[in-house]
Amino acid sequence: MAGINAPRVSGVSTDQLRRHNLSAILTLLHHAGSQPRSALTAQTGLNRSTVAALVAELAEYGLAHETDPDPTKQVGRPSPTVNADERTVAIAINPEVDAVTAGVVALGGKVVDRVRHETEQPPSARDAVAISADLVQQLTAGFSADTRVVGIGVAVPGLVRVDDGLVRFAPHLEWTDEPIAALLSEATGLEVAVGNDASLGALVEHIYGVGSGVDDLIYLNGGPSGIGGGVIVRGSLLGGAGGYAGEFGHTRGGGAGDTDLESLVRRTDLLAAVGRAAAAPDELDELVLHSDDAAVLALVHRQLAALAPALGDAINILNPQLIVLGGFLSTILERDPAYLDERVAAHSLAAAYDDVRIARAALGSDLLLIGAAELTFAPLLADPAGYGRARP
Amino acid sequence: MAGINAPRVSGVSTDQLRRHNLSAILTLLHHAGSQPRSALTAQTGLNRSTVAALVAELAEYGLAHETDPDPTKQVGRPSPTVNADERTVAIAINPEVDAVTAGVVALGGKVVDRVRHETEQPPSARDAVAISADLVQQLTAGFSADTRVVGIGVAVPGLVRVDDGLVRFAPHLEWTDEPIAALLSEATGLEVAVGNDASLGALVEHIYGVGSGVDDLIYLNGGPSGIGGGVIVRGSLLGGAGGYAGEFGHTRGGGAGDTDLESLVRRTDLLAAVGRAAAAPDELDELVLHSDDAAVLALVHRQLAALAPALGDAINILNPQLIVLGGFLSTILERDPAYLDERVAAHSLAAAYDDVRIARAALGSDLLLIGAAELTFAPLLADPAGYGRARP
DNA sequence: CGGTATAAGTTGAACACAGCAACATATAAA
DNA sequence: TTTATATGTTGCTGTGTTCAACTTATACCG
Repeated sequence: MAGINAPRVSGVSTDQLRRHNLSAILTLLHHAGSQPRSALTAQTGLNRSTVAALVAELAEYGLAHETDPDPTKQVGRPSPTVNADERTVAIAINPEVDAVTAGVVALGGKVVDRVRHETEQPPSARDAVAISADLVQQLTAGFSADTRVVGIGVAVPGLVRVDDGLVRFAPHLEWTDEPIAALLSEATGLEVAVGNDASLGALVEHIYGVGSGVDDLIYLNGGPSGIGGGVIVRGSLLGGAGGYAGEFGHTRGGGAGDTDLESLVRRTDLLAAVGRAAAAPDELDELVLHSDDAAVLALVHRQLAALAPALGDAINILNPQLIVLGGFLSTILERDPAYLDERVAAHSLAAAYDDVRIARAALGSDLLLIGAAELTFAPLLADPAGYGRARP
Repeated sequence: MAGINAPRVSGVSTDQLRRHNLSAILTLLHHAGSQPRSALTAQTGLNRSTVAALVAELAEYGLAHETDPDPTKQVGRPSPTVNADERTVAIAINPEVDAVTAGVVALGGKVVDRVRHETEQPPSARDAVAISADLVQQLTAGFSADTRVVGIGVAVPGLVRVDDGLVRFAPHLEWTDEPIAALLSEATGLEVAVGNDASLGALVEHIYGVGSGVDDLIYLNGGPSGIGGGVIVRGSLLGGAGGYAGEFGHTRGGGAGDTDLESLVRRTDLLAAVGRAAAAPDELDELVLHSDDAAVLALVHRQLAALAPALGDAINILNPQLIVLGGFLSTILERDPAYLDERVAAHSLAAAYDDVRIARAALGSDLLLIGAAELTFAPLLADPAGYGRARP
């Protein structure tokens, strides 16, 4: 029943049309990568001459540039390759319990630099802002004069009011109602956008990962501090009224009573089962996948059994095409995919279950930086001309 | 995080622009009703002259017409009232366990006629199609020559694959994989679109009911045959991969084990508590709301307690602005709203809970006919010129 | 090696649509 | 009756896309 809408009240005039088309092209370059101009023509359905003009305008704004055609074995005149201009960058920041990570992400989605500042204990909001401002200094110090910084994007493990970048509640950082966007913006003088880490993960898996081309998906990430999630609906991130949507970790898991999912399915339990106090994500993955210990497998099954009803409910409500599991959830999935499938099937309607595939997340450690950057690129992608004209 | 999108691949040219604006105006007329042309100008943000031209074009297609200005106490030249043309109609059909209802819904959303054909037992798909075709005959027989029938919309209590109008599973009608759209289209020669009844209810409550103006909401309806639901995201109906989204009745309720919501919260139990075998919706409402029986209140509380965790999970996942309860769910809500509120608060994250309001459904028996019609009007609203030029 | 087919770039004219400004008109208020 | 106000009406302007004709660069084939 897609496409049945409420009043789209807004009228559209010719300049918005141009804006839309510029946006379509730049978004294509940013998300689908460099490609021949003819490919842009094909994908947008626009006329050759129109696309040429649009690309020229983007080039004028310093957002795109053309390079020599890729050697191809095709007949016909070669089409120049169009690239997103990597001199336009976003700064991405990800505060976590044990460190603050920052990076530089170029238009096109490539992480070109990253720094990590480890902390003894979870940083307070004030500390995180100070550390971040410092990292931003470090990262921007080496920029050449023609680098354009669009802004700062922050991925926070907690509930974020997206409108104004207020962190409502981040349990593991012990933050409550911290106006991160305002503080960081004041400290750096840059535009700051803040989002939930798992929601941004969902977005990035949709754009660049296993969810590429899939318009309805659910993403669940299992991290050291719990389970977060995000939902992609009709190709864009589901925010909800305040931007808090996707909190699967706090829905009920498949245990007795009302216990929430993230207290039934925990990374620490998995670590304990393989006899470790701590481990890097890849390390844990390795340990669990190659363990012959029956106790480990039993735990994996208990965790999958707790996860399945939550996924079943989500499938019945959202009817997604794909469920992406990241972090240690990806590990337990990989350990016994059939088991999870079977359990999920038992907890969901056949028609909806038939549509869905459950897959491991494809992207690794750069995921959150790219996601945070995406937050900052969003307004640029929506209106390239506005940015182009503002800062020449 | 709304507005962060995947590639919008499509380019837009001037004719699509015209289409969009025609669509915006007609949708406004259909959903917000007759209004002065100046109001259309204000709402669309378009120029006076543009709106005049657009309305003239719609009038040419026989989709809108202008009437004398409403007497108003305002200074300035009065603006003519613009109306959706009621000679453009959709046929709406709703097969249920005990009857097949059909109606005529005019552009503008008014139900202008309805017929009900009662059945001894739940109609088979074949019977339902035959009955429907017959009702369509009856309804269209009296049409004047200038009435234009856009098509037939069917609201089915079951899982519907929206693309091709296949009913995957309708337990109470005992239908499995019935190609309703194809059958009915063949029998009547009209375009047929099929949707899930509760999803269409959600849509209609969003457009015309308590959800008017609210872009993120959840609708749950309690009927004799179970609990159905629908989700509105960013102002349009959430379909999901196959169009099955919104099956809240089959998520887990707040009981022991994995019992689903609709087997914990049942209309029959409520009927039994008030000592009745059957009752019309309004009658049951009356009986429950005015009962002093402690057993009735206790049952209402048990049902609300089972409903609350399901709503809490939905709130955490979807972060809606509004939850609309219809049917007997509306009754038990009304009996003790504070009780439900408190229970839901306990089962959802504070930040998300703060955004949400729980309300009774506003629309009555015409809801499903209007919803089914909406399904059929959708393509017309999306491209008025296409219809206008096709059938002059 | 030259000719042909093919696909895409380039250019200038045509076309469609929304905006704009000036003027006309219908109402309320003074 | 006059004035202020809001809106309709009309013809013109500007902008963006398309179209058609022409040009160019590549592969393929004899």
